[in-house]
This record gives sequence, structure tokens and C-alpha cells, in this order.
Amino acid sequence: SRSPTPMKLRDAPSACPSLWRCLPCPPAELRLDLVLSSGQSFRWWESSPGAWTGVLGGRVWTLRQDGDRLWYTVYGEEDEHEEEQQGGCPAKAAKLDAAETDRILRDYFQLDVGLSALYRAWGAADPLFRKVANDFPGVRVLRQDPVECLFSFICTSNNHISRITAMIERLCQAFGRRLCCLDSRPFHAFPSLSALTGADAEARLRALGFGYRAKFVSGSARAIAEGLGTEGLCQLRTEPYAEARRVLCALPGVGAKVADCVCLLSLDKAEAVPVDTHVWHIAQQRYGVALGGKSLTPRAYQEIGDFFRGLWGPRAGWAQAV
DNA sequence: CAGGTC
DNA sequence: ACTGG
Repeated sequence: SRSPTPMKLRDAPSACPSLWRCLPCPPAELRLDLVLSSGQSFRWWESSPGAWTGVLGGRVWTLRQDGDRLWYTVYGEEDEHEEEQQGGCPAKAAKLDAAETDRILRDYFQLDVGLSALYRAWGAADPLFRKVANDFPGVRVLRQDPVECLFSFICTSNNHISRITAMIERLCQAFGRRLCCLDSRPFHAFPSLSALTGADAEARLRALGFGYRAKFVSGSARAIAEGLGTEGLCQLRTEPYAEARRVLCALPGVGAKVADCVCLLSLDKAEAVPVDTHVWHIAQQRYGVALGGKSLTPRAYQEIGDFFRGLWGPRAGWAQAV
């Protein structure tokens, strides 16, 4: 009998303790709710109060914070057979997996970067930061997959969060590998580069409501596939900020703002300061950056980034995320 | 008009 | 220009 038992979402460790693990992580270092709902990633969903379910590294996870601990559970794939689930997973495999999942999570949240020390430094340099920081502790920059980050942020231009989230959900359903079903809801991986290079990709994206961004997504996928490749894109992590930015801005649908988002959120460029309309207004109103144009010109964009880098230092992008 | 880009 | 809160 091969009928796969439908998997259920796991809200909390109490329900099924053996399937949960935890990492030490005080709230001053990470506030899950703030980070996962702030528009850095569009793939996390508050599945029940305090529990966040989403896809990371080709697996489905539920995360939860309790005091000084970050709890997590990872769901098996559909193809994994029942015998593994009940008789207790093969101990050896489970142990190896635990070290690996710990590592994935620590890397994704960049837990080796001490956030409280950074908050102190930014606050010492900037009274306005201090005020905001009080209400928003534990906001850190995720280290996302470059392909997911790039194509997600191509979708953000001249758009709003609720629609961006819905578009990316449809993108994954249509082009991404199906991972598993939780409470009858299917979860899909973010599409690989090659999934987006098909001849009909643009038309399919238009049908999914991507509008003019359909051409940007398919065009950038093609350009990367025929150029640096997924590996080359990932290798931008070891290149200087200016070089990564230059390469990204050559892609269709990628201008200064999207390039900075990709640099900051997936390519380890902590000095990248994405300047959206919101940041632009704050720079003028709260920080008195004198650039009284009617629109955010390339010149003004550069000036605002330089201003915040001068104020906050080499991790200005992290401070801006707060 | 929205976390811009061509 | 796409699309929708």
C-alpha cells in the first residue's frame, strides 16, 4: 500500500518533540517575526501564531522562537517512505541530518554575526537609529540563495508586497519542484535557473500575472544561463561589491535598487544600501539629506547610499534593514 | 500609487 | 508599461 499519509503541519515542539531541534539564540540577536515578515524573503508564512513555515534549501521548515531558543522542524519529502517515519528514523542518518540542518539555519540567519554589538555601534553614531532600534530589536539580514533572491527582487519593481508575494507563490507552483503537502497545501522549491529558460517561459509568466516583468525574468534567466551560470552568480559572493553590482545591472529588469537588494540579501555585500521610495523619503525628512528632486535620480540614489555608509559604516545595509 | 526599470 | 490594494 503506497498511499502516502498526508503530512500535517507541526506548530510546536510539544506535539512531536522528537522531530524538533533547537539552536541557542536570544531575541536581541534574532526576532523571527520581524525578519521573516519584513520583505527580505517572500516565502515564509505565519502558519499559526509564532510559527513560521517556509521553504529553505529545498526543504520545508517550521520555525518558532521561545525565549533564548530558536526551534525548528524539517518535513520529509513525499518520496521518502513510511517505514522511515514510524519505526524511528535510522539513527545514523538522522544525526547526520541534524548537523546539516543546524548548519543551514545558522548560515541562513548568519547567526555568527553578533547583532547586539552592531546595534550598539549604530546607535552610538545615530540617535535616530537608537529610537527605532528600541522598537525593532533582532532585525538581521538573511543570507539567501542568489537565484531566488535575484528573481524575487526583479518582481518587486514598481509593485507592492501583497502582489509580489502572490506572484512568487505562483512562480514556484508553476516552475518549481514539488516538495511536499502539509494539511493539503502543496509546497514547492524556488525554480532552478534552467526551469526559467524555456522558450515559453515568458508567455507562461504573463499568464501568471507578471506583466512586463515576465520578459525581465525570462530574459535574465537566459542571460545568466548563457553567461556566468548559477555558479558564476554565486561566485559574486567573493567579488567586490562594485563588481557584483556591475554584473547584476547588466541583466534585464535589474537596476541599482534591485542589484543592491541582491548584493545585500544574498551576496554578502553588507555595505549595499537599497534605496527604495520609502528610504528616499526618510533620508530627506528624518536625516535632512538635501536632494530635493521630485524623483529618485541615479545621482540621488548614490548620494543617499553614501550618506548612510558614512553614518553607519561598512554594515550600513544591515542597519538600514532595521 | 506601489520596495523601479527600460 | 502590467496589475491590484
